Amino acid sequence: MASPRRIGVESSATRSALLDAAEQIMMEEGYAAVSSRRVASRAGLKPQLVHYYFRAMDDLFLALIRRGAERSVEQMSRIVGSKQPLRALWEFSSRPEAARLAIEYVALANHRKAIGAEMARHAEQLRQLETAMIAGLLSRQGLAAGELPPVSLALLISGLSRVLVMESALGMRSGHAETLALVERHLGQLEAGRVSDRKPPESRQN
Amino acid sequence: MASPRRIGVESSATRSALLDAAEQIMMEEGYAAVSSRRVASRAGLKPQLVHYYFRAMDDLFLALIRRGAERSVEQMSRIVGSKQPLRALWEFSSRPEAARLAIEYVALANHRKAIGAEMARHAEQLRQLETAMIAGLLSRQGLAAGELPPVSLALLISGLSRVLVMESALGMRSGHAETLALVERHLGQLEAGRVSDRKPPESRQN
DNA sequence: GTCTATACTTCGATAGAC
DNA sequence: GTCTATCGAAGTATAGAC
Repeated sequence: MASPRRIGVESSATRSALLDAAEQIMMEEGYAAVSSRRVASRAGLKPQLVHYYFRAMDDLFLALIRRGAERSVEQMSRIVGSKQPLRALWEFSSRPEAARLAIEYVALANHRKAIGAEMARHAEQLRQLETAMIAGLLSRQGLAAGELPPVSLALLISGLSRVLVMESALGMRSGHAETLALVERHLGQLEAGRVSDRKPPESRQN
Repeated sequence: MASPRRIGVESSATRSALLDAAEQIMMEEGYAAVSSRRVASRAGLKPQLVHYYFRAMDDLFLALIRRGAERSVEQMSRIVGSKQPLRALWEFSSRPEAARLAIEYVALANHRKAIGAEMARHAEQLRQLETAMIAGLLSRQGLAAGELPPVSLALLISGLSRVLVMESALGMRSGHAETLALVERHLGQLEAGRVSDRKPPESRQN
């Protein structure tokens, strides 16, 4: 017998407008600035409408994450099928707006269980898509998975790009040029189909 | 002619207690939960004392960052002088509490200029210390800086460890074991004084 | 579906007594 | 250095009219 309150349908255009507004505020001023009043005002609506479409503010955040997740999966399938998928993946995770949003979500997820779980679910799904693509690419080049597990490369690409973008947002620059050049070189080698000639590790761990 | 208001001295024990409380709240519930009332209450003091020691809440955050920065630099100099500095560095940036705090600071810095600048200053200082240590270590092993710039390795170690901890906090696990093993292998090689036998890149870019 | 009206909470910040 | 008292702004959320 939880809640007798009315809730608006998902297909509503107003609901979409509220989500858009929330996303913008989150990007520009952080998750803490996403309040019913600010969201509504940015969308040119009354604050009470936020509560009509979302039972509580956390539901708004969840809806935002789900919408973003759907879009990411669409983009990821385009990336996986593209001509230079590694480069495309690198650029995809290097988009500054996405990285900004990601930081806010992670911070939010840090102390709201439900949001963290939703985020993790989504991120794992993306990583799985990336890993499958990379595994295909590496095996076509005869690079043993024992040396460079595809899932690690996926983690490395999305993680490192995110770190760089994050630091850039703070105004940090040291090491960026060098690291971008390094990444560029390795992506080139991997994508050109040339096989790395490092010798495999001689120890037997894992 | 700015502010006639009284401000407590830095050496005050009460001030320290307030900073401690703020740090705890930030870690447990995020920066948005760090309010004068909550901080004071956690420290067993009156909210007005927060305003006595910190003109505005942003000053409290800045003080928190500076205090953390001093501590980090102390720890970093111990790391740089330790027997296995790369491993020590990896473990240093893998501390979950530190990573949680870092996320909050970055999110905060994302939309508060002064805080972002302070963060960047501090992070650049740490990176410089790391880079100097790594440069010495690599050159003692005859690894050309052209192949793996020390600053990139510094970025890679601190960045990757942070990403892993961040994901762990969300409950993500995929790729972690593989990547930790990979890191373990490379740190071992680098620190054992063995020279990597990858051939240098044949192209001339950067 | 959107509005007015409203209840209640928490926030930052200051003035001034002790 | 710490207290009482107090301001005005902003927050979440609900009830009920239109």
